[in-house]
Amino acid sequence: MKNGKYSISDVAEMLGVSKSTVSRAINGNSGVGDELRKKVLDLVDEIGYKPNTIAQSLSRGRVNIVALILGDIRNPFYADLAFNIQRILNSHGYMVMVFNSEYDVQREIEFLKLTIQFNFAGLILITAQTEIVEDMLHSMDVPMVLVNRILPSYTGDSVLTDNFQAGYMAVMHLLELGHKHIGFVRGPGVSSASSQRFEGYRQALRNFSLPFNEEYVYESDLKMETGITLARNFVKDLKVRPSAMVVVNDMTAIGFIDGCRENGLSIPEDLSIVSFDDIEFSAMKGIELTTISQHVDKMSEHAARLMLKQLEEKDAKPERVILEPTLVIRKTTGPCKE
Amino acid sequence: MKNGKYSISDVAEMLGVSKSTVSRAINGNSGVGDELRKKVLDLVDEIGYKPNTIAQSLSRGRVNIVALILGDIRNPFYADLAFNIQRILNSHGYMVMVFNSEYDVQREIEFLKLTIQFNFAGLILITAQTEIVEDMLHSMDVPMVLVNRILPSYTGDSVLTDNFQAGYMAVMHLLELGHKHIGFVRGPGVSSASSQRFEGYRQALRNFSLPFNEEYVYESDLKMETGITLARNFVKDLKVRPSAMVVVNDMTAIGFIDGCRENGLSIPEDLSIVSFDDIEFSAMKGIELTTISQHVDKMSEHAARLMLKQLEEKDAKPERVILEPTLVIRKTTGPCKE
DNA sequence: TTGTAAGCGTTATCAG
DNA sequence: CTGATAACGCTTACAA
Repeated sequence: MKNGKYSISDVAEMLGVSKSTVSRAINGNSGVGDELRKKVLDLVDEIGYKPNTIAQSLSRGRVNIVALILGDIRNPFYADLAFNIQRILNSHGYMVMVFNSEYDVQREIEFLKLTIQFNFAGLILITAQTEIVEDMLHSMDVPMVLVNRILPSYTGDSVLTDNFQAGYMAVMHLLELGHKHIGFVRGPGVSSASSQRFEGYRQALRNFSLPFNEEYVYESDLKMETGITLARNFVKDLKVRPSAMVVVNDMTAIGFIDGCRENGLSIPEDLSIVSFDDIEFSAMKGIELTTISQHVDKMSEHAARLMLKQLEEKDAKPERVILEPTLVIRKTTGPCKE
Repeated sequence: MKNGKYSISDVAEMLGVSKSTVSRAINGNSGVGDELRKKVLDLVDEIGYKPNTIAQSLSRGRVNIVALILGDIRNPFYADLAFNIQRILNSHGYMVMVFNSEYDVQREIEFLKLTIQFNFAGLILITAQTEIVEDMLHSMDVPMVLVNRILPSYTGDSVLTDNFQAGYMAVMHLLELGHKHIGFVRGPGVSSASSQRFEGYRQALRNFSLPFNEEYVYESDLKMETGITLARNFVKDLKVRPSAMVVVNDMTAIGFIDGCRENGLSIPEDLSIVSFDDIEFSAMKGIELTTISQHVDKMSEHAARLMLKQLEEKDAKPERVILEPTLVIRKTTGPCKE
C-alpha cells in the first residue's frame, strides 16, 4: 500500500488469497466461490479499495476514455452536445475527454495523435475537416462517430442533420415572406455542414429563379464576435442591401443582428434573418431568432448510442443517422416590404 | 509492434540498442551519446513512434491529466473558464478532463473518486461544496486549485473574486439610482460565491438602513430556465414588488428578465436588475445586462498558473489570489421612479 | 556511455 | 475453484 492507496496485492495479502482471485471477484468474473467472493467484496468495500484505472488500461490495452473533438466549447451548440454525450457515456462507465480544436486543423491533428498515444476507447468528431484528417482517420483502428460533419470517403457511423434541406428550408421561409434578394453568411470552407446549407440555399434560389449575388455572401468562423464585425461591413460597404440573410449558425446571427442594430438597422423591419442551431439563447426575449433546429438532444443521443454500440459489439454495422431539421419561427424574420 | 503501432522495444530492436537508451534519448535525459541520440531520434521521427502514454503513466505513477470539475459546461461562465484553462495547460503538455457535476454533490464525489483511481496529476475545482467534499479533499494528496469557491478549512491554492464586495457593489449601484427596496436571487446554498454575494448585499442594506424583506429573496440553481420560472412567481405572487433585484449570475438574470418581460414588466423601467459574471452574451443588444465582471480571463490565467506551479515545483507555497470585481453598467438598471 | 533487470498494478493464461 | 506467472510498455536504479 503506497500513498494511502491500496493495491490489489494488498487486498490479496490481507485475505491470504492470490491477486487473480481478487481480480476475478471484483470484476464479477466467474471462477470464484460465492463465499470467497463475498469475503473479497466485503473487504474491498470496507477499506475502500479502488482498482487503479491506469494499470487496468495498460493491461487491457485501452483506456475507458472516449475523446470528443469539437471546435469550441464556448459555442452553446457544441456545449450542449458535449454535455449530453458526456452524461450518457458516463452512465455507461466511460469517461469523456473534450478537446477544443479552435477550428484549427493542426490542433485537430495533434489531438488525433493523442488518441493514438493514449489508446482512447473511442473517438467522436464534431468537426472533421480536410483530407489530411481524413487520411489519419482511415489509418486509425478505433471506434469512431462523426457528428454533424461528413467526410467524403468516410463510411463509418455518423449522425447529422440534413443540412442541404435546412438551407433550402431557410430560403423557402423567406420566399414565403416575399423576399427576393437573399444573402448568406457561410461558415468556414472546411465545414461540410456549412457547405451543404449553402448548397441548399443555392438550389432554392435556382428553383425559384431568385437572383444570386456574390456580394451578398460572407464568411464567418462561427463566433459571435465575428458576426458583429461582419454586420458592420455589411451595413457600410453595401450600397444596395438584400432584404434577408441566411446565417450559418445562431452565434454568428446573434452577433450579426447586434452589429446591424448598432448601425441603425431594424430587425426584422429592415432585414430578415434566419439562422441554424436553435440554441437555448435563441428563444430569449430581445433575441428571438427565427432559426432552424438541429435537434441537439436527438443528435447527442444518437452519437452516444452509436459510440456505445461500437464499444460493446465487436462487429456492429455502421449506421448513418440523418435528422430532419425543423424551422422555428420567431421574430427575426418578417414580410418583405418593397 | 502491435496494432500498427510501434513500441519502445521495436525501436530498440531496429537500432540494436536497449530500451533504456531509447527511453533516455526521447525523454531528453542525459546518459546517451550525441551520435546515438540523433540516430534514435531520427528513426523515431521517421517511423512516427509515439510513446504509449498509459504505460508512461503507470511507470511514473501519475497521468498527465488535470481534472477540472465544474457545475455545468453549458453555462458560458464555466465554459470560458474551462476553455482558457485547457488552452494554457495543453500548451504545457497537460491534458484537461472536464467533468460536469451538474451541481450535484454525489456526482462530484464520484469524480473525486475517479481522480484517485486515475491518479490524475492535478485537480481544479470550480464547484467545491459541503463538508463531505472537504473531508475527501483533505485526504487527497494531489495538486489542487479551488476556483471561485472557498471551503472554510482549505488552505491550498485558490483564486476567487471578492464576492462580498461584489454583492456590496451591486447594492451601491442601485442605491445611487435611488432604489430602496431591493430583492435578491441567490444561488444554491452550498455555493460560497453565492453566499458571500448575499452577505455583501445584506451588509450594504444594513449600512444604509435599507429594508430587508425575506419575501424578496429567491433561490436559483444558476440556470437560465430557472430564472424564467422564478420571474413568473415573482410577478404573480408578490402584491408589492421591490424596484430592483440583484441576481446571482448572468444566466439566471437573462432568464429572469425574459420571464418578467413575458409577464408585462419592463426592464429597467419597472424593475432594475444587476447580476454577476459578465458573460459574452450580456453585452448583446436586447440583453445588455448591468453586471459585475469576474474577469474570467484573469481568473483562468491564475488558476492555470497555480496549477502549473504545483505541478512543476515540489513544495511551492500556497497562494490565495483575490480578484477585484468590476461594475459594468449597461441597460438593465435605471433610476428608481417613486 | 550503454545495457540489464526490476517494478508500476492489472488482467489473462495455464496449471493444479 | 484457486494460484502462479507472464504479459502490457515504459522508466529507472544499478551494473558493466
